[in-house]
Amino acid sequence: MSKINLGIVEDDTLIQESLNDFFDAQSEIDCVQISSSVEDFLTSIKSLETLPKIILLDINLLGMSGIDGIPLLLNELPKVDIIMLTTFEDNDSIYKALCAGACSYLSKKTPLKKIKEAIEVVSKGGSYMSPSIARKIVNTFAPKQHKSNLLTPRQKDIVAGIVDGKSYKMIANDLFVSIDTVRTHIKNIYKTLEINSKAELIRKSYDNEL
Amino acid sequence: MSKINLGIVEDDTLIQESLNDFFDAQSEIDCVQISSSVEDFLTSIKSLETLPKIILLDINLLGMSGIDGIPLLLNELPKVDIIMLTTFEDNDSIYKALCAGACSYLSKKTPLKKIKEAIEVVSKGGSYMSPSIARKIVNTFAPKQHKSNLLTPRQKDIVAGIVDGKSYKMIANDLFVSIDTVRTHIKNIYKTLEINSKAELIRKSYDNEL
DNA sequence: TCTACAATCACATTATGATGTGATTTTACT
DNA sequence: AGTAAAATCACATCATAATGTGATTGTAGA
Repeated sequence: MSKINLGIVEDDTLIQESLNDFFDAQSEIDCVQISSSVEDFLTSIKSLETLPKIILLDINLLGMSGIDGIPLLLNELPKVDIIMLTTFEDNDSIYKALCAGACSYLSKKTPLKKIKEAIEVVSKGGSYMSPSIARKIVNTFAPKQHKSNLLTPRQKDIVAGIVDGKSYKMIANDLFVSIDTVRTHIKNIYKTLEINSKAELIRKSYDNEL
Repeated sequence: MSKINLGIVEDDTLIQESLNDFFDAQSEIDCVQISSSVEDFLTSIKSLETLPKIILLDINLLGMSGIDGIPLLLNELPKVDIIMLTTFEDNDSIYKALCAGACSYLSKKTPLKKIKEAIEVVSKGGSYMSPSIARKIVNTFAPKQHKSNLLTPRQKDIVAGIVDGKSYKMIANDLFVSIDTVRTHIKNIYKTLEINSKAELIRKSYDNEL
């Protein structure tokens, strides 16, 4: 089994050394590049023979933030997997990092052994999250049980048609009612939702706000 | 430290027994109810003294599916944490389960020891995902960098305005061009995307289809 | 240089959407 | 029986959107 080539972007030299010393002692992992900033890292990898397969990335760095650096790193190394290793555990940082393309997110409190485990999991195509972070991620899926009693069943039919891109006429046809009925329903929907355009309705629908 | 009260909903009796035997041998976990269906489980817990704090839930059950059962379980036991334990690893099942309110998702291939670990993690307010499942979840955040060369930069500006719910007039004002220019852009956009209404445009935009 | 294309604007017509007022019917609850 | 809410339809009006035809300018590439 070949070694896992690892890159580290971390501006705290103490943590740099701690990680480096630890991975040096691991036969499975080879740390090919350590930098203090994304800018520096991107420059350095141009002269490397073996490119990193996985990057441990901090957020709070000297130059650009780790989150802003993700697209740049992925651009240079399209196949790299990025593991965030950071003290920031706020929902916003987690969300932004994942949206930018990070595949795992670890708290800096994570023991070295678990970090190694995460690297191995990721190198096998999986993903590892710190438990507290995983919980925050799943909460983004199911926070709003909006349950919407706002709209009546018929109104929901109408909304479905609109979100589908149908015109009032088409909706009227599909539901076997007159176009004036459709209009009335839409008037009532707009009133209930306090909006006044299809665009807002579609947005609300996609944002699960009904 | 008090025991963790566990419920299990699983229709395969072999797995039922295997889980039960295993947890019986664990001092930290107390299995208070095992049922083969959500319906049965909901009935049974009414006569229990100690209610489960965590439920291991299968998807493929005799009556209603585990996913459909999640809201009912949460309704009866609002503070319960639900861990999916299932063979289904398709994105859709995972997504639906999390949206319905499950807090963890384990493959049935997960070793008993890891299942126990997951239960403990969840009981401490965290969440544990099988690595392959965690990867699928993070992929839902940063899916396709569609990069769409379909639309020109200016056309994208126009689309942004439309998706924002602005009228042509407002867009024209914002971009310092005439409303006729906006109209022309939109005509071209519709032609390129082979659509013919704002609604469809907004839908495509929200679905990342441009 | 010729060409393609993005971006700009104009004019014109028809279609669709937004909003108001008012009315009838059915169902469900008090 | 009375009331409320949901669903249905009509008529009217103004605003906005969709679509066609035609034209100019600037820029990037064959």
